[in-house]
Amino acid sequence: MTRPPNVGNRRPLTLRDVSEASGVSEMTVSRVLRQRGDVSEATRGRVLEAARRLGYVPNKIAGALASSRVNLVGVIIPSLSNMVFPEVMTGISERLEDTGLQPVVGVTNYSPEREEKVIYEMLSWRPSGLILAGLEHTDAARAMLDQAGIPIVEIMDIDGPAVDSAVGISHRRAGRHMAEAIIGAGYRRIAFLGTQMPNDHRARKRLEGFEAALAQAGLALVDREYYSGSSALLKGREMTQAVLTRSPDVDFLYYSNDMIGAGGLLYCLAQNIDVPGRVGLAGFNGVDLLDGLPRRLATMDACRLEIGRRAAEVIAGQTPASERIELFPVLQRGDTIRAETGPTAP
Amino acid sequence: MTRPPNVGNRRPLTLRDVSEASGVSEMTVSRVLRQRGDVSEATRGRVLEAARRLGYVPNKIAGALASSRVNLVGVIIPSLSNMVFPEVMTGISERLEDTGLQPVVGVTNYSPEREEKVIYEMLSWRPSGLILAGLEHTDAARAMLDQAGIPIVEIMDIDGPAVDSAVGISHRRAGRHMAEAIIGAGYRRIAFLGTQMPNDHRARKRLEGFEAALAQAGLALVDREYYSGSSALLKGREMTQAVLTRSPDVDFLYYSNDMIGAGGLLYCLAQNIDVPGRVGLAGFNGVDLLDGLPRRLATMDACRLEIGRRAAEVIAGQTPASERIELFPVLQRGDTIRAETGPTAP
DNA sequence: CTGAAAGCGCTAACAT
DNA sequence: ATGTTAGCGCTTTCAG
Repeated sequence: MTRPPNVGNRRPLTLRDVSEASGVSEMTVSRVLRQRGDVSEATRGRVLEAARRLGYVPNKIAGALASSRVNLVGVIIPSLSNMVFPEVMTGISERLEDTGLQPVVGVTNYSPEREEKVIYEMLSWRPSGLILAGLEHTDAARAMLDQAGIPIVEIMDIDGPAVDSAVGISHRRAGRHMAEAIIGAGYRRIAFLGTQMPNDHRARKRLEGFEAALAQAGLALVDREYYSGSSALLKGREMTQAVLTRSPDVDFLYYSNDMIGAGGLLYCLAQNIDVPGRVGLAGFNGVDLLDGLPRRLATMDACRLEIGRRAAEVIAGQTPASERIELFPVLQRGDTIRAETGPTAP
Repeated sequence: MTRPPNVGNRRPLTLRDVSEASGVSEMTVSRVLRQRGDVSEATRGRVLEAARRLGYVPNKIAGALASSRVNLVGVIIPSLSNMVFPEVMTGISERLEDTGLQPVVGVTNYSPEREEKVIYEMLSWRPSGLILAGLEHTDAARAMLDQAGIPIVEIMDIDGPAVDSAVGISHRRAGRHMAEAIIGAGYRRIAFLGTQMPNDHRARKRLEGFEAALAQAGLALVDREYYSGSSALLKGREMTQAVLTRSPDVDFLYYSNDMIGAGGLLYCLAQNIDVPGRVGLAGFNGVDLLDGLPRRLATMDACRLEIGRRAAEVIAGQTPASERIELFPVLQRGDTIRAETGPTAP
């Protein structure tokens, strides 16, 4: 109802207030609070006591301006509701923990324009480094990154030129490997089910690699189904039903992510469809969720945790910058691809 | 390998650089860039051209210090890998979109000490407001919040005193309602399955409300099972198996969240256990995921999106501050609670 | 409509 | 071990 006592014209406390309350110069107070330089135990005690009693919280705005040092690392990702980026964040936070650096997240919703804006906003705070998902950016964004004068790490993907450093996997190769495993298991009539996201370049590259491998084996996708919107598990069910109805002869369903793949798996099990005999399934990401399913979906780990860690190490200077760091996802066959047949397919 | 051209001793551009490049005073450049005050079209054009050509990005550190205005809103939450907070974030971002305010996320991992630290860090950037999950904080944290002089909104929970504003639901009441529905449906031997998290106060309050309602009906929980760690879906399966094995006469499983509830549901279906006849199930949160399950788990929507929106509105000043805003979750019976029996139970 | 001066709260670099 | 001085890059305020 009425404004509480804490919101009003009470001036925020400054170093000067602590200085006066403790009878020590601002400079010494600053030293104590930053644990820099030598200060006698006596004064240190008086200063800390005064600061705590007053409830002083340093003003990092002023500190950053004076020292041209900002302990912030910008992290720009497409989405949080994705199950993949939270894990990347975990890796980043983990490695930044002891460096004094703090991650600050920005979300682009897979929009290049929005990404450009977020980059601009981030850079205007003069962070110590920037981590961003993907290699594709607007020209203006790339120009800003070039100018920034701080370490830039592009993560998740390494299929393409990087502005500075890159840490990720080759999604083209990931798609190719999955296709080879599928073909090797004897599947021939393969359908793709994925997101309708023109700006999800990683999913696009996986599909490109996948189709390239199919072509090499003289095959082509026999059907495709796209979705947009959320509730991926449900979409997975619906799409799977649609594909299996429309193309009853399909023998493999390749999903662009594990969530829709899990939905498809649940659908097949409910319909008593023989998996992996009658139809095989595979997703991508290696999410935790799959562990709880009645059967384990074939997938590939996207190395999310490791990507976050390595990116953070580059920013923290524990790893040389301006390198391309490639990680290699492991194919987990799960229970939804049947055993490898011999080199000669049926 | 070698440091790229962008990382080195190239001095970041300042207003002065733009001023010199455009032949206009710094002050006028500042006016143009902030779209404040009247500037002739001619000079405006020259300034913008110069700024763009140089690739100037304003320094918000300096701007914020000079104006004592920071367009940041701190958002402090326990976890991102939770499926609930990303949606709260969405609600916040959505409402902040047109206000010029930007959310900055901090994660506490359900640790009060970590929360205290994150609050301190956040406040040291002098944000325009703070949104934080829960009403429980350390004394030091509460003192800082009291002192901050900015709007504070505690979200998710309203069962307790707030520092300033609060937006959320009553978890006690949510637990009570679920218990009443379960008892009303004739279930009597009820078990609880939840997380081992002493600092998840919302889950605790739900259970308190739940048990209170049981007690009122002369009942008590017949079994409990706790887990910690991730992979909630798998844990849900395992815990459910454990409980049903240990207490074969249990007729209802109340889960502290939907993820483990979904795991339990999948387990029951796989075991051909009659749901909701032999055993009923219920979770909490109303997550999207449930839509894709073979059967709909009973749950309660936690109003996550709406909580985010309303909290943002308070910070943006579109809603009076220092109010307690209670939202009311809807009980969704799904397919895992059998139909209500009459007022007289069997 | 444009400019000059002062200073935001802190820290680097020197004193002492 | 402690204090002094001069900014950091911008915006506020006041003059033209």
